[in-house]
Amino acid sequence: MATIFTHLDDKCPMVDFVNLVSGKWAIPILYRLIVTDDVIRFGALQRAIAPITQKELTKQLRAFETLGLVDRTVYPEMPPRVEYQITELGKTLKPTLDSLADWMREHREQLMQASETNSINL
Amino acid sequence: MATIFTHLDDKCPMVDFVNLVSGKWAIPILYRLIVTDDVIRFGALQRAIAPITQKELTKQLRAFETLGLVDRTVYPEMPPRVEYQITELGKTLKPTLDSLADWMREHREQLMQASETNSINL
DNA sequence: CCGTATCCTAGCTGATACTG
DNA sequence: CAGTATCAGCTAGGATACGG
Repeated sequence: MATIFTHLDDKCPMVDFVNLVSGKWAIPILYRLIVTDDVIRFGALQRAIAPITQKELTKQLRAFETLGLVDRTVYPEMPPRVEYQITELGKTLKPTLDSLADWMREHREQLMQASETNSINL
Repeated sequence: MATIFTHLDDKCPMVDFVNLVSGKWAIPILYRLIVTDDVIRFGALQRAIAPITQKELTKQLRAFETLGLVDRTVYPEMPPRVEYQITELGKTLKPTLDSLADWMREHREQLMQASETNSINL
């Protein structure tokens, strides 16, 4: 999960961000939990953020729980049920992530065309 | 640089985002170029986003150039000079990244305390 | 100064099996 | 169902050295 604290004392908030909220799937997971704005079960979350692996989703959710961004509730039933929910702290990211989602929706086509015509790797 | 197009046809804009704008240093680099709002040389950029490696910065800048987010100008001098600048398209990310930077500045202490008391890996 | 090449480590994925 | 565990393989990232 990285969360490396070396160089966390620098002046760039974005460097702090990528050190604390690290991982390829971090932003999609937080965004999905924020949009849901309610409890959501592990399986439903994984399907919503496909194609994330079970292992990776578990790891990220544990990290967010540690950071106080996500609540985790285990129901000792059979079969087990585990529900996740964004915390109040996590919800403070909503305007930012909404903005990012809007940007992506607006520029998705242009960006994809650019990367295809300039032929990046596939 | 990843830029994987598999599953780019799903409904989550954030999954699109992490597939197009991928890499640990992507956001810090774009933010720095946006804040600078002027040409900036490779070396100055690297120092501003420390501790990014030269290799990683080069790779990311090439990807952003391909996406049309960054302009690159080479001056065939000796020693060489290469200047980078955010494009108009790239500048459309400014409100979003400003918001993210503000969020990080506001919650940095709380997040770092949480990760220390709950003792994550180092 | 800027970029590339090399080698190495860390992170992510896929598949599968197994538990409470 | 929601994990944990394993093994394998791939990709991303870091450290270092070197060349134009």
